Amino acid sequence: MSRDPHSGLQRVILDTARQLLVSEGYAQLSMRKIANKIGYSATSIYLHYGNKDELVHALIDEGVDLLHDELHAAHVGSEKPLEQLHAMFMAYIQFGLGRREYYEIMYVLHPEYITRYPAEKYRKARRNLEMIASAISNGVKGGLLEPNDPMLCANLAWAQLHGVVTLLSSERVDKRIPADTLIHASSDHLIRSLLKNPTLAEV
Amino acid sequence: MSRDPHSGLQRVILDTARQLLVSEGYAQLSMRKIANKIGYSATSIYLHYGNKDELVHALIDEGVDLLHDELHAAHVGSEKPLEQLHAMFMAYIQFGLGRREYYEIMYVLHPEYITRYPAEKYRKARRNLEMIASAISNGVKGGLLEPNDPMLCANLAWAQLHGVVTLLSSERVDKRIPADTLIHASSDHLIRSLLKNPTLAEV
DNA sequence: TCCGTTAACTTAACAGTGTTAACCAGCAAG
DNA sequence: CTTGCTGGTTAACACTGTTAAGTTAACGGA
Repeated sequence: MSRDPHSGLQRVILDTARQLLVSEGYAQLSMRKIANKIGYSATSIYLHYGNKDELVHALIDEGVDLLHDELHAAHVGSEKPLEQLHAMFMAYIQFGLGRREYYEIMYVLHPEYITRYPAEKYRKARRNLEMIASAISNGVKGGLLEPNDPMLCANLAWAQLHGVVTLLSSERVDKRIPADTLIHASSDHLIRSLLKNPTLAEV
Repeated sequence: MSRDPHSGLQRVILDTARQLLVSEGYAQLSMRKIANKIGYSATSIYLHYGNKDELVHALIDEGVDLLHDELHAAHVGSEKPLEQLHAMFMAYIQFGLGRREYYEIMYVLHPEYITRYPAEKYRKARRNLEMIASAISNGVKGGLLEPNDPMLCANLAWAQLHGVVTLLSSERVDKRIPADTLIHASSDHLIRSLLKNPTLAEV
């Protein structure tokens, strides 16, 4: 029942769970399948994780770290605030579409299907938003942007990015609109809406 | 197996299914529960709906119509393009947050959990986007807006609205940001980004 | 009137699911 | 030597969607 997967089975369970999650998706992720794959009985998983949700939470931890790394790389990859923002937006969408299964358990799955992700861990997830907010603040200091509330803007941007990711990922967008078009348009549109004077768009 | 629920059980099944969907959510919607509630055996539902997905698709039909009505009301509620857009954005978000269960099966549920919504029915759902696109076109003709591709912009707006709805609905937004603030900011931000000259914001 | 067909519905069952209770082997400590 | 803990097991419960087979009643034609 301990949280960090250090010893023996705990690691093996988590690894095969992730493997199954990536290869077959969350809908196919079952305790018995994990157990079969590692040659144990299903119930022995409960000796290491209280229930399925706890296991999935551990996978969410991994996903949050992964996304954080990508965003951080994009953040430090450029000094210019606008490029920084663009890089981070792209990193987010790329993560959302590239690691769909992670993204699903992190941000799509209804709280009804899965126990609330523990509140204290949200701080880690919130760091990602704070990185975006700080990039916006940088732009404001540099005189390029002018939003009064960077954190609110970061949440707005998040909503836009999340919408793009989920609609594309679930193939609900009309095929006549290419994914790339929508993605780049949303990034441009986000940055333009933050700009002080939208006419000198030098993205 | 006929599509339109006209006679007898078909109507009753659909009605109690909707009732259960609204009162307990999709996760709790099961064939046996529906059957129990109407005093039939679970298998008799299969005489009227091929499987659970077909039943849910019928519920989606209702949801699409409902949303369409709301959007249409907002569309004809005002002549001024900007007010029109604002009203439609608000109507969408209000629907998404007010009729959560409908919204979930319509736009959130992963295609992995539910069979693809029949392609021919998508046209109906697409009309909603076309209404937004037409409102944008109206604004362009009126000289207020200047997007080159209204349909792309409509999809961008959709993504933003969808993001706001799903993040708020799943309670993933930091409580320190009030829902209303985020909602109004996203509508404003959407409209501003479409404006020809963002300084004369007369929303 | 009797036979055959069909429609509407049922029960039993299958193959899954998460989860719990009870049990059992091995091993270290008192 | 016994006690108790660790790590695992099997059996079972209460669910899920779905299918196969069986029942019952009504109706049409000879």
